Amino acid sequence: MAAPRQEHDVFQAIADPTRRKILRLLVEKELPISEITDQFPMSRTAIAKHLRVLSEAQLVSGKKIGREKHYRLRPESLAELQEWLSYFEQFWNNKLTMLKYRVEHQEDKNSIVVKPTDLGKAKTNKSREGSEF
Amino acid sequence: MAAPRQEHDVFQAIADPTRRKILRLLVEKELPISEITDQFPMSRTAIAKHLRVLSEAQLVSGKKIGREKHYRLRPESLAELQEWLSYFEQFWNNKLTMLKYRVEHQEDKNSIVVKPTDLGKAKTNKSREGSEF
DNA sequence: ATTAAGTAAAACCATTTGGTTTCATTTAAA
DNA sequence: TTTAAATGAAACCAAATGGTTTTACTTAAT
Repeated sequence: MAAPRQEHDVFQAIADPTRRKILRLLVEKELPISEITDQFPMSRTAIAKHLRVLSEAQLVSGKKIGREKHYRLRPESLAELQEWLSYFEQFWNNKLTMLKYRVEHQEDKNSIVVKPTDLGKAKTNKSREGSEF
Repeated sequence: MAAPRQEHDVFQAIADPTRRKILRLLVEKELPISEITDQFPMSRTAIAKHLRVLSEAQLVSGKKIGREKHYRLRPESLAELQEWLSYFEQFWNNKLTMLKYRVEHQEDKNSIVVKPTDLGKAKTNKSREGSEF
């Protein structure tokens, strides 16, 4: 890994399977490095470096809590990926197909039921509230 | 680059900016290696290797036409990426926010206007026609 | 006040990656 | 039928990547 001297982008950051798994772990809750390390067959130092790459890509952020450093998921940066992908969807499936996919997969707890009225509202609401999209 | 002996996944394939640009080029139309190379400041051989990586990730396919080899975009493999991303969206923006984003960005020629009726239909239609999602 | 836990940082290493140059092969064109 | 265009493939190279071990620094706990 060494010192990632140049700025890491999101694409680079998610290219590594270990880092993707780390992101998955952090979805659940904040975790200190040691606990993250427990989930992998490599050294704590290696994980720390992966966390650094993720951090530089703004996919996670860490704060010190006592003598531990807790890392937290920062999924907002995935917007870049989403945006990149959406470009290809234009020429691939049409948006409606994507919408269908989304809606069909809304069986999880955090999902929101999308009603026609909501969509209509969204369609005219140009302001994207919240950070960056 | 060397010989990519182990199977390349999509995440790896799109990690490189040159490869992402190649994909963008191929959105427009099929292109022979030489024409692709014209768009970059590197050798034809380098581009050929990038195409090999993309090919192994099933993001492009090539067919010989005369003495040229034409490459074509295979966006279906991006589904894997989309699926991975959608997992995080559950905990990030809710689906509605994503829908809003989509709909707000439908000012291109190929887009489909999503009407509330369409969404309603999609929501109950479980069959995902066409290749793979 | 010591000791142990948790991390940070540096030095090191093998493999992969992204590029090059060179040479061979296939196919279109003069 | 030569010749030139387009590609394929191999050998090579520097830098990046993913890992390790070692040493040092903070902070909690005894």
